[in-house]
Amino acid sequence: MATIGIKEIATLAKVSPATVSRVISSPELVSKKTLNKVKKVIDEMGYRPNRIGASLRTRKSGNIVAIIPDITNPVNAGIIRAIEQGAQSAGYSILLGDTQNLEERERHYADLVLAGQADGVLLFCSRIPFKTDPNQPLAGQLPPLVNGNERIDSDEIVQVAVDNVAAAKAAVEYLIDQGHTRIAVVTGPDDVPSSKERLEGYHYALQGAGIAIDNNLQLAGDYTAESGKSCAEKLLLLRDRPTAIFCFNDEMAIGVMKLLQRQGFNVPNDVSVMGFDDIHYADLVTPALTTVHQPLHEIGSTCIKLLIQQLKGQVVQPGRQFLPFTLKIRASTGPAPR
Amino acid sequence: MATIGIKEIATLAKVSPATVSRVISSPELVSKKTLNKVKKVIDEMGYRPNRIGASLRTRKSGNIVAIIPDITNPVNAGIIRAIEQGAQSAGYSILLGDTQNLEERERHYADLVLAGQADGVLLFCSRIPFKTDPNQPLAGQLPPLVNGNERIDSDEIVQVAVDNVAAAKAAVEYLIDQGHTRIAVVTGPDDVPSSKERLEGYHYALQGAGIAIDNNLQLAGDYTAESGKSCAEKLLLLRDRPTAIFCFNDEMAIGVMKLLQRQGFNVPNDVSVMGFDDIHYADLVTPALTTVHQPLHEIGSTCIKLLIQQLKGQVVQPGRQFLPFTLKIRASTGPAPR
DNA sequence: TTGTAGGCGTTATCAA
DNA sequence: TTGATAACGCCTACAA
Repeated sequence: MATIGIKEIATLAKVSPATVSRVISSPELVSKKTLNKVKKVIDEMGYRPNRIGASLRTRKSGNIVAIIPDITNPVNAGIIRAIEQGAQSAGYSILLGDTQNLEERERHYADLVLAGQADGVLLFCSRIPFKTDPNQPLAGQLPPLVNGNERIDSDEIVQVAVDNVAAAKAAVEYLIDQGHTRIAVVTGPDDVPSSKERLEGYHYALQGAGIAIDNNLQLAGDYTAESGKSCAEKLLLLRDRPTAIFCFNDEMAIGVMKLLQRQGFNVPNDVSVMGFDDIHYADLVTPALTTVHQPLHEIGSTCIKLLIQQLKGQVVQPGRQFLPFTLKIRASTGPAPR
Repeated sequence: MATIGIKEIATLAKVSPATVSRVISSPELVSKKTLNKVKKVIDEMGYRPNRIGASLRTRKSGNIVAIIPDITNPVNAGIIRAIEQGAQSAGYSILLGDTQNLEERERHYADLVLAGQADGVLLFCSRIPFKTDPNQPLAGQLPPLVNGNERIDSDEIVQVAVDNVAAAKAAVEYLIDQGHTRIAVVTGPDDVPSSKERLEGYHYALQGAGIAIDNNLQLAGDYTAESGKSCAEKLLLLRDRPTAIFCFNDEMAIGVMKLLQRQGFNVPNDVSVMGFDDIHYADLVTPALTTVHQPLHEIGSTCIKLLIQQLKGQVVQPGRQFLPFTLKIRASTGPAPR
């Protein structure tokens, strides 16, 4: 197909290329009459403006790169779906940067911005994948960027998430209300900021109730169901078993339940299990999982909204923005056995 | 930041812009000495070539658009992850086109190719989102394109999937082997080609075993757990209940199990339940779901491989390419009750 | 092996 | 309201 461009359209419509360009990008500057004339030719020829040409000139790609540890995680998938919607309706496209949690790949995708292939970054991990000078303020060294769902230790960055401390605290307080005092946690990996925050919340709740912290009841998993199972095994080996287990994601909670059931324990009569995230399958598992609901759609749409505001040149207040969590009480928790 | 380009580097390295360009894109054409000299300057300046400029010139964006009905579906997420890996290691980026099954959005994302923003399309739905002249052969009217996991009725298109007919047939034959004769199916929506194929497989298996087809045992769901539940309800209302239920995806199978259990039925002692897909949670549900395993990673990597071959100008044989499925026998199926 | 020069398709500036 | 013209950043004949 002989490439057809703005010039050909201009010739056919007997106007200048500039006018055709205006018809495409700022039709309000063109008279009704020429507008229609040009539009007709565009239609007849099935002409599509070449975005690359425009990008080169405007220095705007119209793309946003989303850097995500794992698209296979339902939490991330839910967020991404919302992002994609927000982006599309603002005329942006999403470049998918699934990084498998590898720093190298995070940088690779961040580089797309430096190469002009993307105008901004949505970040869902806890590292900043750009070279920065620590002596300078961060602002000015970074492209438009929003961090979602995971904490970065800087108040110069726009961040959107649930208040993990408060959420975990609320979850544990609920268990305490149910009469539990031996409450175990299965955390995420030690170096994950959001996991640290949830652990804090757990501690606050225990302290608030005057329950001593028992390090034997704190186990680190890696957010997989398998790790949930092995942590549950360790907990069952304890002389004084917990009556409730709070897992820092649903996946591990499901693993914990699986193992408990396999060993003949009844959830929740013998042991209560609580998750975090409220993924779709939390409600489909048996017993249905009590968990902390994260507003995935809202997280995603807020992230993309704040990024687009930046891309439009609006000033966005940096710092963390908390979205409301809710406790989803289902069937996997109950009163402590006596 | 004053935009730094190939010219600035050239000046600093005391070579011509052409040489800098060669250093970037075809270093084998440059002498070792100048190569190092230029590379050093590039490094020192932290220069990143602008991809848009190159794209305009080469008419290649380096992007591939993946058109997917729903990224939230674990099947799609698994495929996409493999695609992303294959794309990245070949130097391509993935533009995410989550369409919510809307034809309008499919076209929107397909348009990215026409706008030069993407070089090829990965399609995971059953519509061709391009205007084509039905009187002409398809080939030549379409950009580089691979269809995955869903059937398009044309042998001019490169397609990658599991053999749905054979897979469904194998699944039902397994149930027949277990002594079941009243085997119900919960299909996908009527207009989904892969669902039709699975239904065919079901019919073949029954015919092969001399079991009459009973239309009361064929219910259409919409691939949600909810629809699985309501189909299960209808099946329980039947005078002659099925002893096995084959669902065309795991999600519905999980819904079916949930409802059966709620009504006091034991799975698999009273009713066997079989799924399709083998999503991650199939193994985490209770009882663990027997299902047809789809090789998601292989589907994704094959799709991207075939597309990249096309993009490199290699000729790819059109037509369907089948990837091997396997039966994953777990705990939700058993012998027919007597 | 390197340099010169033109152009990819669009938009922005300026003048008409 | 429209048109002429010069970029945007890079690549690639072609010439040296």
